[in-house]
Amino acid sequence: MSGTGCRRCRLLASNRGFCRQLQSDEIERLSLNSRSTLLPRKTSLDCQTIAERPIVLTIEGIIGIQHTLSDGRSGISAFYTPGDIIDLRRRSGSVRGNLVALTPAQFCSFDAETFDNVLKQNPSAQHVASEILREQIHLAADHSFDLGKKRSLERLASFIFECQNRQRHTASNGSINIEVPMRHCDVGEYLGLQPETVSRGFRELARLKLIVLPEPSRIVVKNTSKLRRVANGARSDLPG
Amino acid sequence: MSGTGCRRCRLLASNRGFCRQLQSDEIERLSLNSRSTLLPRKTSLDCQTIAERPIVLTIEGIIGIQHTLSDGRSGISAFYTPGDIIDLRRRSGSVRGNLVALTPAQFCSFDAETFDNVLKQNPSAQHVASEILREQIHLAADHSFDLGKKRSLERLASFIFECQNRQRHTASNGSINIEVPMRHCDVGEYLGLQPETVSRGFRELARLKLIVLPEPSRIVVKNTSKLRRVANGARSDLPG
DNA sequence: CGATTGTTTGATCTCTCTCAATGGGCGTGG
DNA sequence: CCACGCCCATTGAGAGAGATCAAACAATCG
Repeated sequence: MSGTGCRRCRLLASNRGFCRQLQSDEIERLSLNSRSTLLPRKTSLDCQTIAERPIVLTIEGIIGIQHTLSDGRSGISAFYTPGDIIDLRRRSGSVRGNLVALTPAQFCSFDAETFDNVLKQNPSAQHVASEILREQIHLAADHSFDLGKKRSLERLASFIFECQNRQRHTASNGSINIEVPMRHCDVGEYLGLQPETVSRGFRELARLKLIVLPEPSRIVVKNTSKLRRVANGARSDLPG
Repeated sequence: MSGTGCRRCRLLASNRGFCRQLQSDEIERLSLNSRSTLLPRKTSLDCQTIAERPIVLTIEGIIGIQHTLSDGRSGISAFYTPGDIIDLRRRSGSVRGNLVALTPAQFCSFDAETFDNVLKQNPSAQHVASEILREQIHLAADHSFDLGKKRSLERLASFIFECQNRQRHTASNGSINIEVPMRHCDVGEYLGLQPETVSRGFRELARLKLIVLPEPSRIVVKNTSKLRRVANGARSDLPG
């Protein structure tokens, strides 16, 4: 389940994002105190790892932050895609919420000191890290608004666009293929909906001919502008 | 409405947070390209300012990010207290959401380049800024969970604790005085509730003897542990 | 191939929204 | 100073969106 270092991250270095900014000696330094972990789906990262190495770099798969109430209700407040940095350090008190793999996920975890030292000496890495974390703030703000003021159909439409923005997706003759990287029940936890409502919502969007659902984990967007109008609060029963 | 520089920030420098990390020459550099603005309640920051100086440092008052749907529904996805840094730069596309003063608010705004340059040369300022922005991510995650899975009473209880954590508050003989820095209608927009529901909820918490409401903008917490249990999802009608 | 987990559909319930109306606080202007 | 208007808080009654409950079915996995 855990490797000895961060060699794997070099895979990512050739792709995009944070690791690309690192010099080989910096990767070496990070590797010394890092750990590469493969987390099976539905398992969460243990507290000890979080305490010792609170900086997580997603390599593969989807990782979510799951919160739980005392009566068992649980929700996913955010999710992370490959290349994302998750900084679990928290000023006051401990982190509320667990890191959970929504799909089988691979990631590197770093201790805060080593990570900060590397950033301090590598401005471009610092810049990319700041950019990634800043983007998370804006995504979280959008998501909070979605949860606060949108109806189920609107939330689902927004979620489809969020998946589009955050993932690889393919387009062909007017249709856009979007990979939904998690189960419907996880979508529900993320959108503050029950899985039944997620199912009914997607089906309703399909009935309106805005999307097609070849399988639960894939969505083909047939009418982007109309779907966007739904996401932005237009009544779907009105023309346009 | 707008001053010529950021001299006012020196007030803050004597207090806490980001400005305290700055050398006087850095303050000078920032001042040259910054602007101090006093925003009356319910007014929002114009797009031009956001485009030119997307980094905002709250000095006084409460600032919120307000989003609006095409049918007029609006919500506040986050709010900021004095000392907070708001970084409105966004990787893809423009910022969704407006900066709105929830109380009369004073702040400084900086252009991105100057701000980044100062941070690049001042690691401790960089560190404080990162810490502030990181905290925003966690606050946003907590808030998303609140909106997604909590009932109105639970949201209000959580909100009271959020106000407690983010503000000055006074305690006396077992009671905690908490200043609610915004109107009930703003609380509603922030919590995804209607103002009527906010009113009913606070009143219900008062009926349960968890809080006392001397006036709309002040809450006295009488039973912290029980209120915390409500915030964490315990049924308020059960004993304990 | 059995067991567990996830998806779907239908029926009912409930919490919150919506609508409507009243009263209070505050600033404005006479 | 008071009158007026505006915004906000509050209360009540009703409606509706989504939760909940239940059951069948599909998918995944050991």
